[in-house]
Amino acid sequence: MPMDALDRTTPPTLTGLTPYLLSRTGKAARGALAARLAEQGLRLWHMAVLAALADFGPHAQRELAVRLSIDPSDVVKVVDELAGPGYVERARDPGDRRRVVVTLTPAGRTALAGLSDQAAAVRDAVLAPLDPAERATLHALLSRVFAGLDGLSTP
Amino acid sequence: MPMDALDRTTPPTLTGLTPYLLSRTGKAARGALAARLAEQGLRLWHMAVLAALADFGPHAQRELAVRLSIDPSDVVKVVDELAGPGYVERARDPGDRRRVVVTLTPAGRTALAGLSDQAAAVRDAVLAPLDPAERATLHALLSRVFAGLDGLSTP
DNA sequence: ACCTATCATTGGTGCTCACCTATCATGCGA
DNA sequence: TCGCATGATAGGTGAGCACCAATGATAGGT
Repeated sequence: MPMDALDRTTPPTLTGLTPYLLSRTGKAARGALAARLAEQGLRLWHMAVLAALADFGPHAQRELAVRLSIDPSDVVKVVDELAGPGYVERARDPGDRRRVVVTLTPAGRTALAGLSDQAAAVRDAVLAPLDPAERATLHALLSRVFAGLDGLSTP
Repeated sequence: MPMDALDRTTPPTLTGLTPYLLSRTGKAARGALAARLAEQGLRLWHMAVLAALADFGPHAQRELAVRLSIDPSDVVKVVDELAGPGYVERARDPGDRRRVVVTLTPAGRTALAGLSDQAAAVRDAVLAPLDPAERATLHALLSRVFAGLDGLSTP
């Protein structure tokens, strides 16, 4: 019975590259979070829409599309799925009847709180090797990197 | 002519979550790197295989599969595409003729160096907001997070 | 010598994403 | 009032990815 102890070490040439580490840790974080949301029948975009509504109030669907950099036709589908469980409500804008204004319901707000808890749990799992101060440092650095992402190919 | 100045601010509820930042920055880094590699007809797995061969010497294809956590059948395809331009060579293992040993060629080593340069350029672009000391800190923190990723769902 | 496990290989499948087009209703300026 | 732009919606497409099944060759134990 050969113990099959093959070397699983990741090549240092890769781990020495910050983009590689970002990619891998990002993928792990995304996957873990998506798995949790999937348990409640939701995906990442659903959480993003709920968060946008919670933070900035009601949006026309086009506004959601712009804010989240998502295709307008995909906003329709996401809002459809959020309206199903009653997390959001659609209403025609009386001032411009082409627009559909999406509003967060109390149930939606509760759901978002639950999702945030899930995200916190994922954070604790992924950042387990770091102490609180280090986690704060990492978050601050990532925030600045994230803020600079806009002007990557479009300066 | 309406200036169409819609709010593009990302919801703070999201940016306050480290997993979200990790996911976004990771995706950006991955995308930028993939775009560069694509210019040379390669994808991320090609670079990973070249790096594994450079760091640990010749591998049987099964060893590559285990090390990189990739399906054996996908290793075949990646090695096919690397053998095309002559970046790697295949040879039957004389000691076990089922095995195919993959070896890095000088051309492959040169190619890997070029890819590493591309990765460095991506790093500089993505981490532009950070000074050298901060980049080092980020890299060190990510390294530790990455090292802890194995035991996420399998403790 | 036989039976089973391992390895490489081929070919295919399902999923998720991001994106694109066409259609219809509405608003607004010429 | 006509013509064009905008918003929402329905539906489709293609790339990338991870994964799976079947096949043929070879090893190795009993």
